[in-house]
Amino acid sequence: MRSHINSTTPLAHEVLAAVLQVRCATLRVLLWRRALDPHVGRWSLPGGRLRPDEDVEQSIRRQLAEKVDVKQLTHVEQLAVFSAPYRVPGPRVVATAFLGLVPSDVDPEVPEDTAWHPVDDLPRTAFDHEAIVLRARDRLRAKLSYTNLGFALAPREFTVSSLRELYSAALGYSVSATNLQRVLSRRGLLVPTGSTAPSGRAGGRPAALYSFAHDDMQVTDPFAVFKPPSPSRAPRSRTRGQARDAVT
Amino acid sequence: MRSHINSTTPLAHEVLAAVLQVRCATLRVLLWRRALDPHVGRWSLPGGRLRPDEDVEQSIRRQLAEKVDVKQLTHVEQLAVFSAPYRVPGPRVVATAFLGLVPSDVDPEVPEDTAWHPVDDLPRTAFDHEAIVLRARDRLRAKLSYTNLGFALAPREFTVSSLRELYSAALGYSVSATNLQRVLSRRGLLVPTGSTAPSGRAGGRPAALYSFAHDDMQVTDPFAVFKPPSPSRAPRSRTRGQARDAVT
DNA sequence: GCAAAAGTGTTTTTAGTACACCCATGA
DNA sequence: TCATGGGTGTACTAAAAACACTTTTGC
Repeated sequence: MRSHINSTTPLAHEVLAAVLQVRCATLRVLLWRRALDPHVGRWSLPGGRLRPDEDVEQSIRRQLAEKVDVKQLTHVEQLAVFSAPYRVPGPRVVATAFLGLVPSDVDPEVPEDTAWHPVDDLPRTAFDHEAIVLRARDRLRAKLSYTNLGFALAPREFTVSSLRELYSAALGYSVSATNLQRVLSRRGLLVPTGSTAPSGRAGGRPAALYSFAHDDMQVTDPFAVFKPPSPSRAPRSRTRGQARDAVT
Repeated sequence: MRSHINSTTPLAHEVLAAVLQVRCATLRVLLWRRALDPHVGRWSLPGGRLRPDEDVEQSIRRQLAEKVDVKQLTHVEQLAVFSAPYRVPGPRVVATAFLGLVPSDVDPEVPEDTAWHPVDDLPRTAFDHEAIVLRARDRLRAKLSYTNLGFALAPREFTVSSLRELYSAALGYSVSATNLQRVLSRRGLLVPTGSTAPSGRAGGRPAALYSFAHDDMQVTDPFAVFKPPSPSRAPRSRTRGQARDAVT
């Protein structure tokens, strides 16, 4: 009997989210400019106190919806607990950090004192929030490779070349449209919608529109190096793709 | 200003660890048999309250060392926060769960009321501890594929066939010694010690002893599907390649 | 010499990369 | 008809799975 005792040192628990979106061909994170004392003027992640009746995921979703009008979150996942005793001034607060993703075509209405900052060029951040942002960025980058997580960054319908821009921005280096299409198609992630986008000002063949086959995260590349004997020729079973979270 | 306020609902924070080890060719987890009331007789994970002066990782290491004499932990990593409001009876307790690994050749002295249970055949567990164990198991299985995490399960020196048994037990299906050796060697993880193990009762060629090249976890298979252009190849062809600089 | 276990060589399969070439459109 | 993207065909390469074969021991 340890896990239910409640006694000595009560402590606060907060939830924080690094909400990422690709805007202006750059992977960005939503940050608040702090107006009050500890670390005034620095930038911090949205979030807040965990309430008694909610778990951490409900909490971060509520707080994002309430305070930031980010209702179009297409993906939310836990990153890690940040618990250094003096990570914030004053009484101790343990934080559960989340990664949140928003498709590139929405422009959520956010309060005055917030802004989208490039994750690779952060302003002065408060507390340990920079570490959280970088963790979120790294997690996203890893998962873009072996899951279908692109769906969470892309509009519902898109062209391969616009998807290429999203992936390039998110990953931080340019990706070939040809191979992107090939890989995602082979994995069965891209569904042609049948329609096409108008060709640009300078002409050019109109691009076909696609959408993602699923809108929840799935591991698409189980990449199991030591995999069970292959059932001769059967297609890869999805069942044993284990999530590679925490690539730390 | 959100992250430093301390007010209304103080709540307790505990740390829990699923400590895994391969014993008797089976992946097992160390569990306590509860002697006291909530969930008496059920099996639960070692751990306990987070103290004011330590972060969660220090805390779980301290508690494992103190209570369970598991000092030979070769790897510890965070799994996730478990925070359902009523996950334990009584006042609310949020838990940070860890994965811990112990090499197969040590037999830590553990208290009377603990035992190593197969992760694939758990007894009746307390609270949400089963979910934590399964999460730990899945994380280990995933990481065995794309990291050098095998080092944490194996003795300092080992033969390939004993390593094969460890991997097979941990993964839950049998792994070929041939290919295991090949893959780990190619990745530069296996270092021959030069010596050999005595051959068994029935004869047979004596097995060479190996050790792992590193004793901290490293990602060995970056598996980046969309990777930056490989440096080994010729620079971009002039004609069609401009697309590449679009995103800088 | 023979069985047993270890280890290597060689082939096949799979997945991704590189790059040339063809296609559809606007001016 | 031609410049401008979009899309496909095909060869190349890397990595791992499968399996045959050789090596080294005890009896």
